Amino acid sequence: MRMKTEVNSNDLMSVCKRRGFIWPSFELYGGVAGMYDYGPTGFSLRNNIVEVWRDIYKGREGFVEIDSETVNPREVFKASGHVDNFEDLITYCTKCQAPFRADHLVKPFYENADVLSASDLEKAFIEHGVVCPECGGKLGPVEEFNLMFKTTIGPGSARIGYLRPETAQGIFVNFLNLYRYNREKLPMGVIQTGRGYRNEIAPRQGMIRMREFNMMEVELFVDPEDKDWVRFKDIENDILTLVPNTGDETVTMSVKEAVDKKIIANRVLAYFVNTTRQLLTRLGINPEKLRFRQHLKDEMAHYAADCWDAEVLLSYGWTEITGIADRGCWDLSRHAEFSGTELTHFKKFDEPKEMEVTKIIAKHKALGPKFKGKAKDISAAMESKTPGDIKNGNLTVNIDGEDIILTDEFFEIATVNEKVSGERVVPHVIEPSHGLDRIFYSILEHAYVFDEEKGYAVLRLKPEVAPIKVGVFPLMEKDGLDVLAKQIYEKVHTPRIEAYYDGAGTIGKRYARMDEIGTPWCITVDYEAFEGKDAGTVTIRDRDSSQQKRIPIDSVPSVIDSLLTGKPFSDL
RNA sequence: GCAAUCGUAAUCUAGCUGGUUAGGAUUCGAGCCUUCCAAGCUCGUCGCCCGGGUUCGAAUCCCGGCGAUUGCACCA
Repeated sequence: MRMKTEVNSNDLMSVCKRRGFIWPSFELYGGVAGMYDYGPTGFSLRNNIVEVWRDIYKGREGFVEIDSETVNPREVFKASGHVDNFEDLITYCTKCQAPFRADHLVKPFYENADVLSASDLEKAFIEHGVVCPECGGKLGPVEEFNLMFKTTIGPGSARIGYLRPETAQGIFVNFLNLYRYNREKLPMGVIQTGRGYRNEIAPRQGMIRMREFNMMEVELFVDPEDKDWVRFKDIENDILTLVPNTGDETVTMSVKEAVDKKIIANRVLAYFVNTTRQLLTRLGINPEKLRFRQHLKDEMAHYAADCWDAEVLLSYGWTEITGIADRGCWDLSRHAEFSGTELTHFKKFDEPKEMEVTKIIAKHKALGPKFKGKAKDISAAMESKTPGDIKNGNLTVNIDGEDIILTDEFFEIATVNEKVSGERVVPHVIEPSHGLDRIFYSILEHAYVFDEEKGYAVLRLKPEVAPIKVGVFPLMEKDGLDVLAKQIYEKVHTPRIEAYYDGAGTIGKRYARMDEIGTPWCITVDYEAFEGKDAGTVTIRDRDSSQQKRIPIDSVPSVIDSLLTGKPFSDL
């Protein structure tokens, strides 16, 4: 069989559009770059991808799933760092129009150029004589550009909101709810699918960089001192293809070896790198076109402590489709700081410990007469301080914005024995974050083959993700063949197994149509179903080999079922 | 956002030195035919990206917008 497996993304997009996988959004009105709608087959494929992901994280790992808002108040992204980190200060050359990151231009003159404001930068251009590096022209005003879509919440413009650039924050801001729900235990895994939004300057490469995109995000909260995973030993000998950030070379080694050699930071991160490999290959990503690349130190996101990208080889080159990051305690610490609420895990000691603690004890007798009504607040504030906070014998507390300086007539330092049953720790977060649209597109590229003998494209989708599982045809739409075929269709078509009845045109055309949308099997009712030695049977055709076998009519649903659960066609 | 190239039906494409009923192929639909891999025949549906300008007349020339591809920049 002559097969062409190289993909031209235009050919693939043609098939996708014609066969209802994806459509450029708002084409009726000229289209909008970086936005796509999913058609019936595409949405079905996408849902199947999500189901496999769910099966692994919710099923095997026992994580819980939530759904949170896409519009978030500004505070959330102020805390997460997105407001500042997503906002670039841009300037354009007044002569050649070339755009530049304003802070990059003054980097040589400042230790920390990225803290400068727009007006600081404009002054800095004049002060240091900075001109356009391209043509020497004068630089224009410095403008803000934020990659987040901005909106307002409620009438007026009182409250600023942003469309979320990632779903993760919805999990972090619900940490306490989730933690209670999880009966205050770690590790705690939470998953969420949903849309994210980034106002890309120049969306390119089709579905690879979209302005509105779908994510499947996993946030795993772990004890910072216990970065292991229960099922690690089950997979420690699985083989990973890695590109560590120490060089450019690709290495293959077992998960265990990668951890032992400290290439991957810890066992839990390594486990989920491997889980990502399992997920992607199960979905139909070609294992030979899959690798995990470690982020370079300077490439790491503002929140990441270590990060590995799953990259697949597409017609566009190696493309990131999933990131597995150790976000450390960044997000929870920041939200704790900005919200003023403690977001910690109470880690119980095996045995309560007797500890000697030196602490500040407020002298209420002295405080009361002097501070009257404020005394209660002051004493509470004092006791939350430690002896280390005493400066020059005085202790300063802040009550309602007012600094109150207290001399040692108001407190004493005492050493007491306390029973401590545990400590509070900020959990670390392991985050496998999947770009659903990119995975979707990668699956299509890796499934696409052009069958030169047949003269049309075939999508060799894994049965588990194929939008339609089985086509049901009468050889001719007459002589009762159609009646029987419709009966069979009614039996196999269920909410879980999508079947497709087609009686029009020639049989070859109907097979071709199913091949093109990746339907793995077709049932055909022919005349032998009614007479001769094969009476009571129909044929089942395999997409990838075009082979056919005869199976009893009554067994059709169970045969499809067993094929779907992995039985090879050749074993029928 | 800049530059270059491009934009004709669901898809692929001819026409684009201004005047065509805008041509073909595939797909799609109806029918005939047909006993397993896009067969054949008949009929049919659907199109010049949008807006302005030049002109007696614009798919065709000019300008702007939108979209696509590529390069630059950007991609936390």
